[in-house]
Amino acid sequence: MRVALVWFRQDLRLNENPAFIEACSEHEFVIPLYIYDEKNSILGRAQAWWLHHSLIALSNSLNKLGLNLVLRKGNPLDIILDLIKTEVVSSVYWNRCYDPISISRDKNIKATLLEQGVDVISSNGSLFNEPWTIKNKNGDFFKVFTPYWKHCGQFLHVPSVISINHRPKCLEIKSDDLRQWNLLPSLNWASRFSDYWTPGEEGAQVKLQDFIHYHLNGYKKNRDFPIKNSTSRLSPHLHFGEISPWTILRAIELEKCRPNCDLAGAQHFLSELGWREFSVYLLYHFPALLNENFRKEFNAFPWQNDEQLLISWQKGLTGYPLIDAGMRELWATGYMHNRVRMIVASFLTKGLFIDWRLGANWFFDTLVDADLANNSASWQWVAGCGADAAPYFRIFNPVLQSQKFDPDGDYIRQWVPELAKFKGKSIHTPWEEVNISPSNYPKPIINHSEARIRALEFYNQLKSKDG
DNA sequence: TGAAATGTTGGGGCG
DNA sequence: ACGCCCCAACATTTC
Repeated sequence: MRVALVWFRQDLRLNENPAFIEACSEHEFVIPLYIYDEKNSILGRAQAWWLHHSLIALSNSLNKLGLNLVLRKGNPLDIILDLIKTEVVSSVYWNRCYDPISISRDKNIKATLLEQGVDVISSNGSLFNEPWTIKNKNGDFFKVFTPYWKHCGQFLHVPSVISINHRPKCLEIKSDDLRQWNLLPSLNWASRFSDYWTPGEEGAQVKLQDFIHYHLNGYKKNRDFPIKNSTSRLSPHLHFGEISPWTILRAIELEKCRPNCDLAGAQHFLSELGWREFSVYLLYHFPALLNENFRKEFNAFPWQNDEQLLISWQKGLTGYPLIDAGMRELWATGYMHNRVRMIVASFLTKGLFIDWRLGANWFFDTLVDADLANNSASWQWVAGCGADAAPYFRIFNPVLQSQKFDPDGDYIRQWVPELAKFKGKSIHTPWEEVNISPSNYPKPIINHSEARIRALEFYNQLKSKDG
């Protein structure tokens, strides 16, 4: 029982990583492994950029402990079986993943390893409550967020920090060269991402401390204003497991003990972690969430899926300043502010009548925080077909939202340089300005108020069909 | 984690 | 002074 294998997946950290820490405490030798399953992995281009840098960060952290990260490309089961044979591994550790593809993969691997007499120890490394532990009074899964989160609250306590008690020993094992995996996008698109992001554990800690010191106070109000950058931006770090939700919870609870802490802000921020878990929870209990409407009556929805309109949306050339600012922020940084995500998603589904799945695909490809569960659940939420969703008739008006949440137009001006000469309030409706010609900036590709009426008509049809 | 339509109220102008 | 109208301003309803 001397050699343990730690299979890193969506837990690219050493701190508060139960699989890694337990393996270190129980075994003399530890092999840290990351597998790139090119054929079966679902990886957006922005995420691939992140993964590349996160693996470098993880590898550096392991080196400081005297360990080498082993990189392998291919089928996980084959790779693990090969290592077990050549390195005489007695136990395999990992932290659980919760999407349907990973679940079936892991089940199969676990069964095969157990047959071969190898111990498999899986842990919870990313959720306050694992999906199967939370049920409502009927024994069914929650479909509404508020009661779900309220129910989770009773189990939400801060555990003590876990850490390794001795340095494990390293085995010399051949590893792929990360550069050969070609994770970095070929066009120079993602080269600017590093201006905004530092993948890896240290980057995550900086984001957390920065958020707590500068943005937790007033979070509830400020979080809706994209120019204020008041959101935590921890989402990509959480997606890759570079920070444990327990670490975040502990830091917030500590902050709550300080005088003058904005308790409402803290509670609201924690509820955002709740939404993250709720998405994972929904996907676990309804695996079809990735492709199918949660609410079946939406299956009859007459999406139009106009290719040109979709491209205009993707490129940020819709003629609606706030929409375009958001889509360009996404392209430039691999991220979009949450408020703006809701608005562009509402615009795509209810304004352009394009299927939420096409929007979800684009987000999945271009967001550094793209997460199967969160992406699908959130798109369905906006489109109205999801669990506890915004009603279909709740349609965002891109101009009103712009006036409300970017009143001075600073966010728009930051991402849409063509509109720089529009001073003051005129920036929300550039097409109404006769005296200024917006160089190269398009006129609105749709009339929003007409689109709204059309959307509501279809909504009424849905309702009557439903009975 | 909407927006628009519709309803209600109350102050001020004015005959 | 009074009633009437107008119309913000706010509240409620509807999609």
